[in-house]
Amino acid sequence: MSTKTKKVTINDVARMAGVSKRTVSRVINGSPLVGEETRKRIENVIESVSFQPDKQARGLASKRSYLLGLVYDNPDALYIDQVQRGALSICSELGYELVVHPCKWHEPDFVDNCLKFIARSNVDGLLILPPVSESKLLAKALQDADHPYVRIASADLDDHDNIVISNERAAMAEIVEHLVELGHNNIAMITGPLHYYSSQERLGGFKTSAQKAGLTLADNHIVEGKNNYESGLACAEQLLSLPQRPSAIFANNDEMAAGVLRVAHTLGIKVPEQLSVIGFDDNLFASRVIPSLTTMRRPVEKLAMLATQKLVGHFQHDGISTKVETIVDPYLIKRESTAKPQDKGAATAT
Amino acid sequence: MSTKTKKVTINDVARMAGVSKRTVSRVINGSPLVGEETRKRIENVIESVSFQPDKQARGLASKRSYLLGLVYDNPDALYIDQVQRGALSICSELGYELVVHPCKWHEPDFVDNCLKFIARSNVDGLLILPPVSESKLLAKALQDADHPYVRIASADLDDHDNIVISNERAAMAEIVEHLVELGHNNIAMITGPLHYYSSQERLGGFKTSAQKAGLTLADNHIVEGKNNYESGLACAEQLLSLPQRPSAIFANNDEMAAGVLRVAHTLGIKVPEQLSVIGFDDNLFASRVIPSLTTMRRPVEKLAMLATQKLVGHFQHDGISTKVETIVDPYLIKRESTAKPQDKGAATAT
DNA sequence: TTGTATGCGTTATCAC
DNA sequence: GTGATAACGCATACAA
Repeated sequence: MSTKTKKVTINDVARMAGVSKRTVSRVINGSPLVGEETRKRIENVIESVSFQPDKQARGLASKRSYLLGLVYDNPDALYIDQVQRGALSICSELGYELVVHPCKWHEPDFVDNCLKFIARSNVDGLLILPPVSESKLLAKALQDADHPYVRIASADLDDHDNIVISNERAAMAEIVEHLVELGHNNIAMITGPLHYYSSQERLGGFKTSAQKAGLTLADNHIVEGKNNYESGLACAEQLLSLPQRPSAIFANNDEMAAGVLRVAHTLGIKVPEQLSVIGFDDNLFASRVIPSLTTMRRPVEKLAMLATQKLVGHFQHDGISTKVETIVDPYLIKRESTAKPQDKGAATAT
Repeated sequence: MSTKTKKVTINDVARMAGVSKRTVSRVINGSPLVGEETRKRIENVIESVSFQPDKQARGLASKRSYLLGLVYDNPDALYIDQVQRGALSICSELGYELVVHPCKWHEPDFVDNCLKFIARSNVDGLLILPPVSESKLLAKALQDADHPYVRIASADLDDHDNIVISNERAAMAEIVEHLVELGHNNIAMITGPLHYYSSQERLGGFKTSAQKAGLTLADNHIVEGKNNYESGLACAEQLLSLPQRPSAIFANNDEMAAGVLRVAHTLGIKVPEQLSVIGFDDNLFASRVIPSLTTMRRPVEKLAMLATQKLVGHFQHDGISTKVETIVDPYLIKRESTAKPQDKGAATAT
């Protein structure tokens, strides 16, 4: 049996409160031009019949949909849930909904695809996750079309109204510090693809921090990976077959760090006794592998919340704190894969 | 510089085609009551100005939002991306968008929370993922309110119009078969929480298949876990300290299987030589752990696609194939963690 | 401080 | 087959 009750509209509320719907509208939208007593009366009615203004109608009349779009393309998107929850915690507070748009940002019609998404969904603005957030083309297209957006990224590559940044240089400093504290002075790095700003940022941070710590970085201790498991394997093989084998390897993400663990296992190199490994992301499996992985975690949910606030601030100028943070720091999760370096002589039996 | 062009409306199209907007509307909605020639003309205009009917206006007039809601609560939601892509591949074909609603289905106001979500977002229907899909309360509430929904689940617990099922009994048969083929006859199982239908389904399937294969299942070889890593550890410790230690363990999900691997490692039990381990889900880390995990994978994307088709079929009776599959089979991914059982005597050195 | 009138872009009713 | 015209629920110039 259906208990669906006919929707109560602004007219009903107006009638019940004995005012015109214009006044009800004012109350809904928080206009100050309403008598205190009138407002109270109307608010009571709204409360008692649990009236909710219709998003469709509202949007049609005001040119706003109260929908936010989430653009992403991380295939191993473990984050996606955290992002969605973070964004929605702000959204629901402000009366917005989140419409998702997974995409393939390497395909030629990618920008067009996003533009079409905006056109057909009428989203008021876009939240853009890495790595898509690094796309200049998309940003440019959105600016040209005056479409509000905020990107979540690892480098400072936009006006601070349009971006929230994870400070990955600071992250690298923390990583180097951790390794140096443990006594490592022979550190290698598997970078991500260097056409990514995020990869450059981390490499830059790594170099700077290493230098500050008085470490010398051999050129062949820095190799470029592809941010996937397979390339982690390849790079690890390369690094671990070096005559002067590093005592610690930082991999640009956990996927590649898992590759390092695998190769070390195959070669009989013990982690962390003979080799320390650090990843980045704190993926689901980081705490599950053996040994569990020391890694950097970004405050993903917070990033999403900040980005959402910032985005809504673009087109709604009430109830929103004007200034929201732009830069947040990742933090190190210390686990089993890092330790003091030991003599890396013959691999001793189990 | 903004290149935002004024939106072209149905009126523009009507004017350009020299007809009334009612006729254009007919064409848009595929009404048969339009002259062949008129239709062609209108379609051409629509094409040439790339007109897209406005969702808001459409919704306001027709009581439909062209939005679908996605309700889920999987904290380790690796699936969520696959689900969203699967659902959207159908959605975009049909002109729908996907609005996400992560929730906490164990909180008391959960059902109410979902109902409110529907009310404020105006979604036309709900896609419900496991484990939320097992909630009787939600299903009942939706039926009572006449809200279309489709759940994705592991057991046949609803009218086939409202559900898409992953056949997990068949999955268990495949698992048992695999182990038997390898020569195991001493198999243990770590179930999920037995108040889940999915857990019961798998346990039932396991027992049935084992019996068919002529295996005897010791009572103490079946322990109930909580589907998380920690309980995987606990259950594994219990099973592996048994005098008659099993030669193979099936864990209800990969998280718990990872726990088994960890305990085996700690106890010096070699996997797969002395112990075979099978998980369920093919989580991101299943292929990354050492040894990589043999596990069952559900065709998640396909499930999502079927569910979406089914859902849209509830309120749109054209352009949709009426009958879509209801049951799909998971399949076994064989990796390193399963092998022939060997003598489990003294642990031999590496 | 409050109300009137009009419009947003579609669908739906009914007449032609 | 086709076309005026009235909803749909809300916001907003403009009045009062």
